[in-house]
Amino acid sequence: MSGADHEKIAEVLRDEIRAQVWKVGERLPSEPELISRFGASRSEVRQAIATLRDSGLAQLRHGIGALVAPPRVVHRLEARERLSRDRRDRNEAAFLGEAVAQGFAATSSVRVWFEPAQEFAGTFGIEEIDEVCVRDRIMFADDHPVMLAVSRLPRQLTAHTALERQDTGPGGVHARLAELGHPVTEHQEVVTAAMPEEHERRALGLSGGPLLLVRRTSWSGDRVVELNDMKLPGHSGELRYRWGAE
Amino acid sequence: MSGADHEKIAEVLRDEIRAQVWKVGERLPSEPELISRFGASRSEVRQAIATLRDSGLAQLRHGIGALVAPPRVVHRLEARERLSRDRRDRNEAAFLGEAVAQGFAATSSVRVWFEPAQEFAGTFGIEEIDEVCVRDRIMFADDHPVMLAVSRLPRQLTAHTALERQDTGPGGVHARLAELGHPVTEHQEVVTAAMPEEHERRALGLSGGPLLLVRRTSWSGDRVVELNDMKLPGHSGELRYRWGAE
DNA sequence: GAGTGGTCTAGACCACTGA
DNA sequence: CAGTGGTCTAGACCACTCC
Repeated sequence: MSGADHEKIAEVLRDEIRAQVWKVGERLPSEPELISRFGASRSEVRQAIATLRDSGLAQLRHGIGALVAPPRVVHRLEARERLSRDRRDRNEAAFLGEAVAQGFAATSSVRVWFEPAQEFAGTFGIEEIDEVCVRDRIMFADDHPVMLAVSRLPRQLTAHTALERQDTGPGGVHARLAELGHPVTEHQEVVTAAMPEEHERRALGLSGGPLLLVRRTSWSGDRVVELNDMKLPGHSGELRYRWGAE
Repeated sequence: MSGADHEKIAEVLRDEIRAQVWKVGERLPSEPELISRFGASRSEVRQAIATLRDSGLAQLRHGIGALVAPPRVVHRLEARERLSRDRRDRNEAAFLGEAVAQGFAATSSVRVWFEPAQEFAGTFGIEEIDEVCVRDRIMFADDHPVMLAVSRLPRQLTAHTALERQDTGPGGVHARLAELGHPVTEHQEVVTAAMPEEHERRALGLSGGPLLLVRRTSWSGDRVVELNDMKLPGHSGELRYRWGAE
């Protein structure tokens, strides 16, 4: 069987949060309060709260308390929408348009560097020592980091172009690729989930819970022109794919 | 800052697992051994191991030990592939074909029941008290449970048809729907990640780590004919979507 | 400073596994 | 049975936040 005490405590608190005993953003009872209420030890109470945190119901703030987490603010990413030429032309790259459409103030910060292709060489059909252009981005919605994205392109394509600048200009990476004669013709996204590592937790300001990992491969004809590894919080992120039945 | 002791311990062990100090399936050192090796308390050692478990590197077996987890056995689910008419006709429903294609012995068990539509009424365009047919499935690959799927269809469509039997026959649910004059014309999948609840952990034989949650909505014309909620382990499952750029 | 959560320790007892 | 992990307790000290 299972049914440890900390799970029962978590269950009670979960029900109370759902019943709105405390409003969003309000503090749950402190650890000492919960200890005396449930007659449990501190570790049990803490584990119960950790469960709530991992399931996205609570946020922990050191020195303040455990707060009722806001409901899933969904940073939807709709596959076709977010990459359509249409949106791209009139607006912005990938994610940003989606966030803006939902009323967030979307910003991003970018670091760009170059490194040997190494394990990505095969994918791009280049040598391991050939360089790739790495674009490491953090996306913010209303100042909250909501996505990490590391994009790699073969430097053969990017050398001396806007693709190696921080700001790739209107329409982003894909618009520039198209201008350079490498329009993206096909995308694939592979989605998995994982627990964040320490640096990811920090970068995304997560207190707990899983990550959604997306690896997008973009082809121009037979050639892979971009590999984009995206990470977003499983609790607030949502990926949406739509297609016609064949 | 962060950098708690248990994280350093986890890091060391993670590196050693990756360096194959122990082979897949072998036991990590026991808790007492790790305690003396790292000079840490039991809780620190246990938390380090829990981290490894959550990141999919170790499996815990009560009374036995912590085993090095097998590498990601990917139960790929390719969106278009797995729902194409082609595969459906010559073979099997959804997931099964995919598992078989990878050399797993795929089986599934099904429970079927009926209940008021309730919160699903709006989606199906029926009344809350109208019944839906619920098909609750567990998919196995080589006897390991790898996916939970709860599918709902308005009973108006399923009454007195094979859709209410455990075995819906060749081609599965979608083939029957097509025969009944409701061919699925469009799919949407919404993907999120979450930590498993107790019953999900048990049903999937998980010791830890996140879940991938997929809600698939299938339309026949303007009408939603099926809602399918799927849950699969984030460590072994992988969703794959591919589409042409527009 | 008082109150909060974050980390850590030492020790207890229970439940499961395998010889 | 001995050895393993699972749960729980009581208490310590630290780090952060707010007044």
